[in-house]
Order: sequence, then C-alpha cells, then structure tokens
Amino acid sequence: MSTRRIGTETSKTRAALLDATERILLDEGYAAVSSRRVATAVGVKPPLVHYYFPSMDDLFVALLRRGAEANFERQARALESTTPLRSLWQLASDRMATSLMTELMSLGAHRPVVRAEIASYAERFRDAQIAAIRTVFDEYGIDRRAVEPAALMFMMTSVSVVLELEQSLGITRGHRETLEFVEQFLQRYEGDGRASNPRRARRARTA
Amino acid sequence: MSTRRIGTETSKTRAALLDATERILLDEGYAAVSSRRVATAVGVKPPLVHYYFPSMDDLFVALLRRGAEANFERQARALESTTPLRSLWQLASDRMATSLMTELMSLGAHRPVVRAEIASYAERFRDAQIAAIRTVFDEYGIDRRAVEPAALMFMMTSVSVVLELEQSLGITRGHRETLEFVEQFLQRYEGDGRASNPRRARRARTA
DNA sequence: GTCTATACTTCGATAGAC
DNA sequence: GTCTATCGAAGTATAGAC
Repeated sequence: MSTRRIGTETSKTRAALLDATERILLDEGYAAVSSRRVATAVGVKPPLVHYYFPSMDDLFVALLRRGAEANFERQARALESTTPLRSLWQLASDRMATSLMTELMSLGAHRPVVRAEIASYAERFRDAQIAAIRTVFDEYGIDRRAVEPAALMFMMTSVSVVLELEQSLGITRGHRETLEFVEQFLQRYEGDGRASNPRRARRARTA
Repeated sequence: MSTRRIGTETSKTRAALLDATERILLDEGYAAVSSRRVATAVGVKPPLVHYYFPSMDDLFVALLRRGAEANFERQARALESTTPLRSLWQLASDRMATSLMTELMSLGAHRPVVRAEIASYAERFRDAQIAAIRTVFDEYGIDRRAVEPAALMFMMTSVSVVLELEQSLGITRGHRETLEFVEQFLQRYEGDGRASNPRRARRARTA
C-alpha cells in the first residue's frame, strides 16, 4: 500500500483533465486515452494525471460520474416536458452523448470497475424513465397489456442509439423507414412537437 | 514505397493469427489486440504478424471479411427457414457474434479503413434481410403502411443487439418486458417456434 | 515462402524534489 | 499543487537472414 496524495475534486486542473479525456475519447476512442496524451492536451506533465487519478480506471470513472450527473438532469427535464416521449427520443438521439456512452461501454466491457459504474447509472436512468412513462401511459390511454412502459422505453432508446451509432459509421439502410415509423408513433400521441400536446396539457391543467 | 512481401492467404499460420485476434478481441477488447499479443498467442514472433498483415488495419479488415462471409451464410439460411422472423431474431441474439461486431464497430469508429469495410458489409446484410422480409410481409398479410419491412428489420435487430450488449454489462432493467413483447409479436405471426409455421408452410406448398 | 533481430516510440506508474 | 527523473513493459513496423 502507498500513502500517495490525491488532488482535490474542485481543482481546475482536474476539470481540464476530464475535459481533455472526453475530447480524446470522442475523437480517437478509448484506446487513445493515455496519461501522457491527456497531460499534453491540457499542457501539464504526465505524472500530474496520476496525482488526480491514481489509476486510469479512476480517470474513466470520474468522467462517467460527471457525465451521468449532467445527463440525469437533462433526462429529468425531458420527462417533465409536455411531450415526454418526443423529448426522450430527442435526448437519446444526441450524437455526442451517444458516442461518449458507446465509448465508455466498450471500455467497460473489459474493465470491471468501469462496467460496475456504468451498470449502476444505467439502471438508475431507466428506473426514472419507466416511472415517468408509466404516468404518461395512463394519460395517453395506452393499454399496458399491448406493451409495457418498460418495453416501450427500452425499444425506443435502443433504436435511437443504434440509429446514431450506424449513422456515425456511414450505415444508413432502413434508417429513413424507421424514422418515419417512429415519427408516426410520436405524432399519434404527442402531435407534431411544435404545438403543445393536448393530452398532457389537459392533465397538467386538471392536476 | 516498399517492396515487402506478404504471406499467402491459404497459410495455416495466417488463419491461426486471425483466430487469435478474434479471441483477444472478444476476451479483452480491441485495445488489447497488438502484434505482440497476437503473435504470442499463436507462438510466433511479433514481426511475423506484419508479414501476413502489413498493418494492423489489414489484420482487422481480414478478420472482418472472414467473419462477414460466415455470417452471410448463416443469415441466408435463417431467411429461408419457415419462421424467418424468429430465425433472424435468434441470429441477432447470438452473444458472441454481437460482441465481435460491437468490438469491430468501436474500432471502426476511429479507423477509416475498418469503418468503410463495416459499412459495406452492413448494407449488404441489410439489403438481403429487407428483400427476404418483403416477401414474408405479403405472406403474413402485414400492412406496409403500418410498418415498412425495412423499419421492422431495423428495429428488431437494434433491440436484439442492445439487449445482448447490456446484458453483457450487467444491465437488465426492462429486458424481461421487452422480451415478452417481442415473443408476443413473433408468436402472433409465426407461432411458438416449435411447430412449423402454417402461414409460410402454406405458401411453400403452393409455390 | 517463412521467420528473426532490432530500431524507435509510447505506455502506466512511482519516488521524491520544488 | 506541480514537476523531474526514471523503471519496466509493451506498442508498430522495417530490414534482412534462413
């Protein structure tokens, strides 16, 4: 065991290191993230990275926590909107967030520490989603025997994520038809997304 | 430019190198695939890897081609079965194939040569799927205005892939409900998968 | 046609000075 | 809070021997 010191969580350098890590992760993938690479991007010496993040796992976990915190806020706002299904769909269609999550998942597949962290956040996210959508189902009069709220949420986010992922790789076959189908579904329950949603607005008024 | 020689495609060593690459890719991720690592696994010296595959890109592309060839066969058989939707669902639910594809996609996200190869194969796969499923739609009497064959295929494979990916990470929320929904759908059109499918069997007889 | 020796670069991590 | 110095291991790739 060692008695090495660790930098404070409020350090500006620490935040810059996390920013740089995120950028490299997005631009070149997790394999390109190294203490040397991150240090150079920020303009500090490599050992300083290990001062704030003793191991590379610590660096990735810290990045994941910061991102999850921010995303949790965004999702909460989306779920409160008058068109929650559409808002969630748009949220899941965010290219940058999806890429980042994909990279972290690839990384987590072979780093137990990162994997545990991802799993924990993913479950927490989905719980919030499902709870909110359960209410929406009642408002929209969707029959749960036809499709469970949890199933709808899972399928919507899966489809959205894969659309983004494939598009970033230059794969587009079937995308147009899928987008049309989803749009048809969203329109049926929440209108075109420009005007406020009558179903939910109504409930909001009476609530 | 160099005049370096390249090993033959029929070499046994070459095949062993590809096998080792695949195993490392699955076990430890693309970042763990290095010429040294692959060479050690096969019991040869690192530079031999570069004799067969001048660059690491060449190694990955060769692996992708070999796998795609094998998978194309599997898909063709699945599409010919009496329960094509169920067969495709099972094919897309193959854990190992999904993991391998996921790793190669992560890799391709930052390696243009690999990305181009993946995109080309993905489009080819999906074209075959869509063409086959178009016929199935007519047989099953599914209204194309409700959902396009291409959209159904895309959503089915997306959901299946994400289910596998998440499960491998230890995320399970919403999986049960989603599986139930899909099973309900498959059962509606193709029965329980044990008996032969009456709809398709009928057509096969009259065709 | 097959493999080895070797050059050069970059990696994660630590001890300890400033 | 930051940096110098440094270790041992691992990375890609080339030239050339067998």
